[in-house]
Amino acid sequence: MTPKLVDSRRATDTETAILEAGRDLLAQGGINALSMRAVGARVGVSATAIYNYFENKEALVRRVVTLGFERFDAYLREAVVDRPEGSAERLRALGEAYVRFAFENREYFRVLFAMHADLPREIEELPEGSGYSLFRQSVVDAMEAGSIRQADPDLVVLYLWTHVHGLVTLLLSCKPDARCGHSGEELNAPDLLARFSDFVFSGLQPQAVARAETGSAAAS
Amino acid sequence: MTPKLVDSRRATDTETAILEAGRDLLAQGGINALSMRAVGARVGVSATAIYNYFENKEALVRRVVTLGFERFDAYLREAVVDRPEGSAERLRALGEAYVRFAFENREYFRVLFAMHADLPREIEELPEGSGYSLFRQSVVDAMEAGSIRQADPDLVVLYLWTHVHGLVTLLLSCKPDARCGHSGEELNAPDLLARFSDFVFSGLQPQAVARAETGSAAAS
DNA sequence: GCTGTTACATTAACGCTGTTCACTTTACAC
DNA sequence: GTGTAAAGTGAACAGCGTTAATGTAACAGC
Repeated sequence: MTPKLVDSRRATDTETAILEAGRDLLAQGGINALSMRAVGARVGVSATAIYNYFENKEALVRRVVTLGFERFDAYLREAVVDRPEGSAERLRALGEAYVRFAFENREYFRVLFAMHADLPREIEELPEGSGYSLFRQSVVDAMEAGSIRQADPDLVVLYLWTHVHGLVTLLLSCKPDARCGHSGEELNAPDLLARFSDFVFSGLQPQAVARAETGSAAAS
Repeated sequence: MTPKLVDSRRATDTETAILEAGRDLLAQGGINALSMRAVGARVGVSATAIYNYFENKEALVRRVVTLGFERFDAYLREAVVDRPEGSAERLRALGEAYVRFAFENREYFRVLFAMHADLPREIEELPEGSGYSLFRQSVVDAMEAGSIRQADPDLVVLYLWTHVHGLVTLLLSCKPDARCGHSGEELNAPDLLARFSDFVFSGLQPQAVARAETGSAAAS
């Protein structure tokens, strides 16, 4: 009755083992460490056996990356649990979670958001899963609550995403320890993100600050 | 008298040819297209001969990347020629030049600012050459001219850099044609950069806009 | 002129990579 | 039992970065 189940079960197990081996190799040694032979060796199978489950290395990596995005989403979800809905704090927490994921899963992150050089095309679109939608909903809530100004939500999401993504990629390509020399002092990613928050929410316009502090606005 | 000159001249020429071949291969096919054998074939020399000039592939790529940053600097320098010193417009033009360089030299850019996966460490620090200093000076000028608010210049440079870098890397990893689906319409990098400029300079704070428009500031 | 040294190049080879091919083994259905 | 399909194997190919051994030419010093 279940022999076919057993069979496919066994195959599924092998596939799962391949994915897990791929994930681990990727996480610890980057894309070059994930070789078909290395994956096969971990699973206890020949490299060619992998081709029974994945068309090629690219397809395998694509699947592994999908798993990575799920882990990424978990970071984002966890970030908002204690932050009030509609608050700018919640947006900040999402940014911090993004940074934390990137630096706690460095090699993984490199591949997830790698410029597509060695990666398939599909997965590099903005992840449409719960991570992105959570981000988007937080922006919509913040607008409704008046925490941030009214604008096209998608545009703002992309704006914030761009910002934190740029910080992370810049720092990751900067130094392995994620620090950047900055006028004598060393700044790490969370510090920088916090400092940038002021710019992000208040902007660079001189009047904005002057008005906020002195109230000397010229009503036009 | 000059035989040694001729000799070293010949060597220099070979080295130059290697660098140019590396640059071209990198520009058109990315890091994987730049193989020692391919470079050697282009130069008309065996792959191993390259090792007389460069310690290994990494060293070669590092030198090629240095050339790339010079090209990059040229983009930035050209961007400011017509823009008045101290203007926010100048900062915007630098951002646009950054984006233009990235998309006109796509593969090159990928490697220049690649997350260091396959790259040597040194070169990935923020480029200290004329490009960065030009950027920094433009920020300082803009502060003195009152175009943007007063703050730590290095922090603002990094902030702006982060922003435009994030946009480019996100879009480059998004789709090969640098477009991103966005609530129905398709946006390209220059468009997005222009739209984000408002956020960058005015911020997301609702009061900033409200005050600027209504002048209903509460002096505290 | 001869010798030693150095720079520059070569070919062969090693171990690694992704992938294909031909083949075997296993498990199931009829 | 036979047939079929899935699952796994090892050999092999072409490419990769790199090393080793070797050859060649041009120079310096005696």
